[in-house]
Amino acid sequence: MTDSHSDDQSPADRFARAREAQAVALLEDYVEMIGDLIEEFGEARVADIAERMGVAQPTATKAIGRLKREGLATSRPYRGVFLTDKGADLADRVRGRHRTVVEFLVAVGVPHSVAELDAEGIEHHVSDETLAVFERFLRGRG
Amino acid sequence: MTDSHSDDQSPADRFARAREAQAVALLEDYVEMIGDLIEEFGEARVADIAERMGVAQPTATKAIGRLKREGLATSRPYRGVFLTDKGADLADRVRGRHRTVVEFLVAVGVPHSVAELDAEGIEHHVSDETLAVFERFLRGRG
DNA sequence: CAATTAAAATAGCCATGGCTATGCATTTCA
DNA sequence: TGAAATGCATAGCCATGGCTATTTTAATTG
Repeated sequence: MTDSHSDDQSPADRFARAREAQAVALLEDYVEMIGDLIEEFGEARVADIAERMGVAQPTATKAIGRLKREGLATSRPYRGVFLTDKGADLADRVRGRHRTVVEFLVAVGVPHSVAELDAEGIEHHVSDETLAVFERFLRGRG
Repeated sequence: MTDSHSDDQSPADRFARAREAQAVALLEDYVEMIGDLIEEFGEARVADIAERMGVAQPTATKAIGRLKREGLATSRPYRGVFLTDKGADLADRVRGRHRTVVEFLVAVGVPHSVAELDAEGIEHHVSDETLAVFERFLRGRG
């Protein structure tokens, strides 16, 4: 057999994959942020989510609607937004990935504030395989 | 003065930046691809662009319309799509960045085919500053 | 407990980026 | 050179992800 990583993809396949990653990126960001807010304040209100995401309140409401459709969150008006088990799992994974990407960038010499900025976009396109490489790199230098 | 990289950004700012990066990502991909096709075949036809991008032909036509609006490309029906100077410059920068990201990922241990996949999304979110770090890293182990 | 305030939802707009189906124009070639 | 085939454009649909303006509903408080 050939090397398991040598299976080349057409450009079209690669673009399709990047489009797909982009489609889930926003939901991941919301889920992570809701997790953060709950951790910090014990609750995640729509207005706070909107403010942190840098969008208008109805935009956040719409996004939360999508989260609910995807089974990632629930909400009760005037009581905040909550993550389902599935949503909480996703939030954990996203947060871990975010942290790894930032730490990795810092480890190779990117200033921390720049690493935070870049990671916001990068993290959604890093495969599990690449993430594992980043982690190995970080462990390898203690 | 304080360190030039310590100016912290709010989450909202970071997300806004990532959204902006995403907005230009698609145009960058098209411009790069058109440059590739012209280099390979001497011309970039709408149908070929669509096929390589993995989208339907009218989707490519629409995107090319945006490129024209942005002053990045011109086209003559049945004669193909051409890059303006501005478009060619952008294509060069995008191609260079793509190459650097792939090479960097490979250098830290990511299998090449995975690096290609991940780079497709990552490249649009790598700042000039981070790119410079990647290049330094590559030179440092030349 | 009613009035006010604040929070969220709704309505309705826009651009982007997909799609299919269809129409038109150009090239090609019999 | 005219018919067929090809290439591209157009029309029109859908979902997403923004926005503002407005309405509804809940919480707070005089």
